[in-house]
This record gives sequence, C-alpha cells and structure tokens, in this order.
Amino acid sequence: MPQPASPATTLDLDRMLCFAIYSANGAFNRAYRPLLDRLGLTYPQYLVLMTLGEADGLTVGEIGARVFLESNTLTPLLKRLEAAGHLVRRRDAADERQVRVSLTTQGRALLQDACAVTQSLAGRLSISEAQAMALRDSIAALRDTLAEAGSIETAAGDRDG
Amino acid sequence: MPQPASPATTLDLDRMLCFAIYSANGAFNRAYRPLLDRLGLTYPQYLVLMTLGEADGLTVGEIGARVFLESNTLTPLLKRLEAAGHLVRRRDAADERQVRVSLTTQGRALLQDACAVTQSLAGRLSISEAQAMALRDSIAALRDTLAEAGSIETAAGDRDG
DNA sequence: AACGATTAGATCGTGTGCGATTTAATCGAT
DNA sequence: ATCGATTAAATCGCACACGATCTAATCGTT
Repeated sequence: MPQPASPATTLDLDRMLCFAIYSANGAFNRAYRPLLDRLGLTYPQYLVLMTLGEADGLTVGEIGARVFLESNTLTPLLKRLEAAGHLVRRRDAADERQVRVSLTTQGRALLQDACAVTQSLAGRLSISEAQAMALRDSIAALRDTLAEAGSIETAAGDRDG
Repeated sequence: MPQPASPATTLDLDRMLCFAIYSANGAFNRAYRPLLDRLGLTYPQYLVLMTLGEADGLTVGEIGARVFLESNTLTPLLKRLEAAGHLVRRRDAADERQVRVSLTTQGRALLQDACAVTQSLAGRLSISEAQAMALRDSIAALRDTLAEAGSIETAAGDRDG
C-alpha cells in the first residue's frame, strides 16, 4: 500500500482510496479469471453479455453508456464475441450509422453458465448483504462524482483552449 | 449498470459490487489521466514512483508485493521509467537474480510534482475524511478476502491436477 | 437538391495486466 | 564440488482501455 513519504493528511486519502479501488479491481479480476477462463470469457466480455441479457438489441453506444466504455474498446471486444458465435452485429436499417448487437441462442446459454459459475464467488466475500449494498452504493456515488468532475475538467479545458 | 435478467438476489450483489469497483476504477483513471498526462506518467507508473518514494531501492518483487503486480507487468513499466530518466535499475551485487530500483533526483522531483498535481483531485470527491477512510478500509478488506479466496482456489486446483 | 456540421463506429498506437514460458542465479542435499 | 530444485526477472502472446483520427451516414440550413 504505497503512500507518499510525508505524513498522512487529508490529501493522501484520495490517493489511498484510489489505490484501494485499483487493487480491489485487480483482486476481483484475478478471482473471476479462472472461473470465466473455462468459458472462454474475459470479465469485460461477461459484463457485455450481462448487459445484453438485460436488454438485447442495444447499439454499441448504448452498451458503452451502461459499462462506461467507448467504441474503441467495444468494437474489437464485440467482434471477438461475434467470432465466437455468442452474438450478432447488424447495421440498423433505419440509421445505418448504428450497429445493433443481439445475443445468439448460444450466447444466451453461455450467459446462464457464466452467472451460475460466478455465483460461487459470492459466498467467499464474507460480508453481509446490507454491507455489500452500502459499499456498492458508496462506490457508485464516488464514481459518479468523479465522472462529473471529469466533465467539468474537460469543459474548463475547452474554454482555456 | 448491468445485472442479470433474473430478479435481484444476494447472488447478484457480488456482481454489482464487482461492477461498481470496475467502473469506479475506470472513473479514477479517467480523472487522473489528464493530470498525469502533463507529466508524461500513467497511473501505474505514478503508483510505482510513490512506492519508491516511500522506500527506495526496492527489488522488482518488493515493488510488486506493494502494488499487487508481477514482473511481467513491472519490467516493461520500469524500463519506460528508466528510459525517461526517472529511476535506475541495478542488479543486486549480493544476489544477481534481483534487480534493485532507485529513484533518480529527476524522478524524485517528478514525484513531488505529481503529488502536488493530483492533490487537486482530493477536493472534488465531496466525501468526508471519515467516510473516505471507512470506504478505503472496507474496500481493502474486500480485496484481501478475494486475494485469500484466490489462493485457496489455486491450492485446491493444485491438489486436483 | 446540396453542402457543412454532427453523430456512430471503426481504426491505430501506446500502455497496462496476466498466464505461460524462458533464462540466469542461488540453494540444498549428497 | 556437483547437480537438481527453487527463485527472480525477463519475455511472449493476447485482451483490454483510451486518446486521436478516420469514414460513413444523417441532419440542418439554405
């Protein structure tokens, strides 16, 4: 747990919070990986399949809005999932700029498998449901604050030139 | 915020917690990036510099233990920082397997700049110091639980095959 | 109808992350 | 002293993640 050489102050907290999230994200990835590996999926791929399981036929942009990614990341990822037969990408007839993504039967079956497999992780977290919900909400609030701050930063930068 | 098609249960919580952390990590990265970009640093590079600022002359493995990364990720990252003149890598005379990493004067100065620059982020989190500490500790505990579960998984796998 | 502006995806280059393997140095038992 | 086992980094291949740029389709104004 790195921290600057100077004694801990309020200023260190965002850094330590950022590091906690950074390292917890890595830990989650390492925990999920062996489970998803058997299904030939990565965590972001699993995330996209879950998103489509919730609402099929989304455009690339709509998927991106839900998982906080853009086409530069999603396009290759979706192509891999399409090549594996888990989904289909189709240009929207009404607006040919958009690409609509739909799960195949195979993809839907895989998603069920993935949900079942990753459930085995839930029991190991050793925190209560209430704690988990509170933690999830705190982290989501932090994320949204950061996203908003980022937009402000961008807007300020645009004004500066 | 993706979630499976089935109604929310306890089983969904780890997934939503994982997604919260995944997306908050992305948000932190996006918030830090423009600040660190001016200094020519990435967030993991900044983490490594901070680690060395706290304890200089660490081996690659010791750095890895602190930031939860291994040589396959650290070696290229350290080479970039060395090429930029921020640190020096030297084989340990007593044990030539190990590589000791030390900040240069330039690297130490850059770290100070980076700390100063990223402080500007602290004010935008809009959570109290107590909340930030509690959140950090909860997330770190979750990370450590996951890391432990991963070790168990590995040990079980080793026994099986 | 035509043309500049906007929008949605795709593409490219760089930098992580990590599983698997390789190389080199050290350790340990004989 | 030597040889097999262990250890520390390095290397390789693949998959994100993102800034910047490109292409193609749509929209808005004339």
